[in-house]
Amino acid sequence: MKQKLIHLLKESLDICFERGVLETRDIPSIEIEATKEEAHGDYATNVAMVLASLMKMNPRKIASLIVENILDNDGILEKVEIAGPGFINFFMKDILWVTLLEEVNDRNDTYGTSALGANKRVQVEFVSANPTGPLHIGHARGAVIGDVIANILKACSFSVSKEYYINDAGNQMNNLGKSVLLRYLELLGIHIEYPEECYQGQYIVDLAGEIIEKYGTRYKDNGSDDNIRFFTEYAAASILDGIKKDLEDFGVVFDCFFSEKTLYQNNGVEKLLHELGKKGYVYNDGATLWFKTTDFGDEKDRVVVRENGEPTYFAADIAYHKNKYERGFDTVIDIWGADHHGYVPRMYAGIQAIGKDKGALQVVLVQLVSLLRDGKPVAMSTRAGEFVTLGEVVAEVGKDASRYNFLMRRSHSHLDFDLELAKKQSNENPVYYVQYAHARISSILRTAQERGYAIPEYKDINVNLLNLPEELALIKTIDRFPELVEGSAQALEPHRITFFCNDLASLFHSYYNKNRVVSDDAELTKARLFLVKCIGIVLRNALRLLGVSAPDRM
RNA sequence: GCGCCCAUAGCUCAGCUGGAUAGAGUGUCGGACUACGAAUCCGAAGGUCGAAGGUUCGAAUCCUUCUGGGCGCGCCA
Repeated sequence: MKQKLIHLLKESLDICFERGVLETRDIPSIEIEATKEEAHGDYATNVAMVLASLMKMNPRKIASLIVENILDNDGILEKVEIAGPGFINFFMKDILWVTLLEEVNDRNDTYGTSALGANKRVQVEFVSANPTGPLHIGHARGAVIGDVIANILKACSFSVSKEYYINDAGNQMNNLGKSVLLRYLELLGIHIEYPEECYQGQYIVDLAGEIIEKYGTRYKDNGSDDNIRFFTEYAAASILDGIKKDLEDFGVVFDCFFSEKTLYQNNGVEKLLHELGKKGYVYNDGATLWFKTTDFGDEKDRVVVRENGEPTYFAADIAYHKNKYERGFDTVIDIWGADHHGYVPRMYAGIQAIGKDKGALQVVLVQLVSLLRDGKPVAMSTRAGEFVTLGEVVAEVGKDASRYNFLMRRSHSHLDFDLELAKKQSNENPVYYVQYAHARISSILRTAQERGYAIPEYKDINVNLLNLPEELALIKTIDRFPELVEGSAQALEPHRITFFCNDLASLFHSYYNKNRVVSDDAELTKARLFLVKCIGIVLRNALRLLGVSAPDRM
């Protein structure tokens, strides 16, 4: 619809230039937007005002010149008005909107998808928590946002891979192994001091118990490095399995789990340091190797090799990103907790140093979550190992409600997650509002069939019967959906889909309460059934993007 | 001290990359089920968009300063 208007507008501008009534050759990028107010028509453009400042002419004068030269050969316009300081308002013929439903129905599950991404290869990396303990509520938000961003990009024809980076190298892994070993010895009745810096959670004790069950007491007398390595590997593998399971129950499935260890095994870090050296981006200070991230706008340089000769996490992370690009991704999207925001400039420095454009990396920062129960904060301490895990939240609240709750805010605004509120199956919980709309539509279609109506196709209906203002409002909202998905993909903002779901559900509920779909008037019933069916399609497609189910009954 | 994020109705938040008279939900008050699902709907009330300047035809949106809150500022990850 919008494209048709842009075409008309361009034609008119061309004619104006040719006739010499407008002088400027620099045609500003034509922007047409859907209006908020009905009185302003369906679409409006500001080109006249933009041209006015360029050419120093009266904007309303320009607007009228443009309007005079519009050639509406297909007759899609009801009327065109000039309003306010120089807006051109377009009123489309109502019937045009209704005919758009044919496409919705035909495309069904694929309505809302587009070719925007042109199969460009994108990787979305998210969660990436250390396998040193179960995921908690803080990870959950990043998990859903990453998952839904991936869904949205896929819908826009990006070729998307979802990846989890396993930080399984470094001393926190040693610490994990040591923790489990100590608990193991403790369970075997050996008196030990359990240090503060070891992992405190009950899950460490459980793991130790598991090892006793499977392997008995054979590690009792030997505190060698090999021993610790065994405990580390056992614990990490087991914890990672738990993480995968919790994510799966949450509806989050990854295409790839990438191990930091393999970077070292394949000399990725070494090669990277060599490359940085060759390009002159590093310098020595004693045994320490510094990377000149300030060359790329960072506030200070960063260490990549420690005094003890070991590379830093940052060095590995650059090597990891280099590896991503070597695997052929055009764009890499990292989803991080907002507490890592200070890390952003140095990561951009990293990818630029390996020759990538800044645009090849996009970092989405997700603000932290406060967990509440009945409005009161739930005490959590990672250090003491006391926290509500993702698995517990999903078990208590359910997948759909918890996902939806995480998607109701812009990712960079704080989020309160109230367990009791999220659990409530009432109007206080927006997820059910939307799902109820879908269930209600299914119910209407069932009722219609019981009364002998077939589910109509576009050819079965008289489009002129869908002429109520609320019907047109519904249809216009449905029509907006594909652009909404595209905008959401470009801005990496999944919450827009959530708000759309609420809007559409609201329009539908209102329509339903005011008007009867299934009646004795066969023609009218068919037309309305068709509309309702289309609403169902769009709700379903939108919810699918969010990874939330669209139930036929509740 | 420096950097990033946030500040919009009593509360929780949107505001589509600068558009016209700033919108939802929730809460409060008042209404709607003998018809397709009341987990729904309709109506009322509710605002100096944190403050002050600036940019322009036009600012909640962009720039500067200030106030208040969150998070960072490791040779941790």
